[in-house]
Amino acid sequence: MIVTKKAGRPRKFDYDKAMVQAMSVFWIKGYEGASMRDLTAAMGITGPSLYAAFGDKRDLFLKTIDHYCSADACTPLVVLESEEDIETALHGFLREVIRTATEHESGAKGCYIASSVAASIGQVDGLAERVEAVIADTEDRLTARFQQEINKGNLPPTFPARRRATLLFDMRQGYMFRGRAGCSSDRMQEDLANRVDMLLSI
Amino acid sequence: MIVTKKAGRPRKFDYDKAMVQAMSVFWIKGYEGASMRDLTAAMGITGPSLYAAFGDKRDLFLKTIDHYCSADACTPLVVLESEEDIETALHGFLREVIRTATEHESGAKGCYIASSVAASIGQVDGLAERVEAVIADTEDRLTARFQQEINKGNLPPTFPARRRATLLFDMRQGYMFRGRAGCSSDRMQEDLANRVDMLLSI
DNA sequence: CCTTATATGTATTGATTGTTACATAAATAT
DNA sequence: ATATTTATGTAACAATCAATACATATAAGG
Repeated sequence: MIVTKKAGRPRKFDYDKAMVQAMSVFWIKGYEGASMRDLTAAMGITGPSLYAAFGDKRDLFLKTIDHYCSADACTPLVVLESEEDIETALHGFLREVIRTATEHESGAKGCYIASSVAASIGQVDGLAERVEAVIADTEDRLTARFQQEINKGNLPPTFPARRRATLLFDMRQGYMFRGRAGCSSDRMQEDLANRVDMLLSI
Repeated sequence: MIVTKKAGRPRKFDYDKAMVQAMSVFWIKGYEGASMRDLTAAMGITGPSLYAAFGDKRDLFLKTIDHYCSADACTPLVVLESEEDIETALHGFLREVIRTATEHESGAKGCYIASSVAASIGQVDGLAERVEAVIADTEDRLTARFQQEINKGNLPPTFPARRRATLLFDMRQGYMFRGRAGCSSDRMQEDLANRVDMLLSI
């Protein structure tokens, strides 16, 4: 990768770090609840710097959504896909979901998309499409993992992979919602093994 | 019930109807996204009338939440509890969930609590407690219905009633989330029978 | 009739909203 | 060295925010 130095005064802040800080503010306060002053304070920059680097409030919001989808929301999926044994994989997926829902840095709880972004779907153009897309993408990856296991003969074809994927996705959303409401990680982990049993016994 | 007429000038608007209109605004725009002008316009009253009848913006918001929990969110539960055959009951419950998620009057989509209220949990005092309470109450009622069926011997004791209830609750949340994102009623109804099978076959 | 109590409409409050001029600072390009 | 380009900090913008003062209107109680 070639780093072509640009002309002009270099920016004093880290672009990605600032954007993650902005995401935390949106996550906790929502789009309308997050003021530009909240954002600049958390990002450690001034208003004009924010506008120059990220565009207006909506542009910044959309950037944080894309970041979440390709980073935070992805870690449970990576576990599911990288773990060979399906039971271990499902266990790891849900464990990671609960972790994300309860102990995200910055104190944000639940799923950024489901709890914060979804609230502004009617207000900000382009949100509904993104949310629907991330749902579809996630379900596709879940389906692929189940299909892979069915092909290997490790899962009964009682229910097609797509159905199992939808079920697992809903479990994810359930945990995320509970996490947003303040439900503790310990309490949610109580029935974790049982959920895995459900997914494998149908 | 004794209607004791109060002294003073009678109000010209319907209290409950105005509150439902306010709920629709909060539902679509979120708490911070809904301005007092949005609210008064939808409710058909002036600012001072709103404050006199409902208190400030937060008070009104909390009232709409209580209303939703005891009305809209309740209709699927009523179907589940009133229908005798468990398969028919589950089918009716989920059908009602999908209907609520997609075709609520006023154009609001999804679950008011999960999509709109949950976004403001960190901002408005008393929200987390209410959300956690309505989750617990709902799961209790779902559990009771499954337990009743287990007691009658119509369901295998493979999984305790509480587990099935949690699963059904998550399915509800999944449908609600998809509805918020714009997923159509028809598309969600495609796998409805399959979900019922899942709940009964585990 | 007069008092009391509650609701309404107008008009406005100070505070906060998102956004931007403007001048200055710090880098590369010629 | 000078020009060009980009970022920064201060300060301010019009617009909108939630909330209220005030005078008026309409009911019941005495």
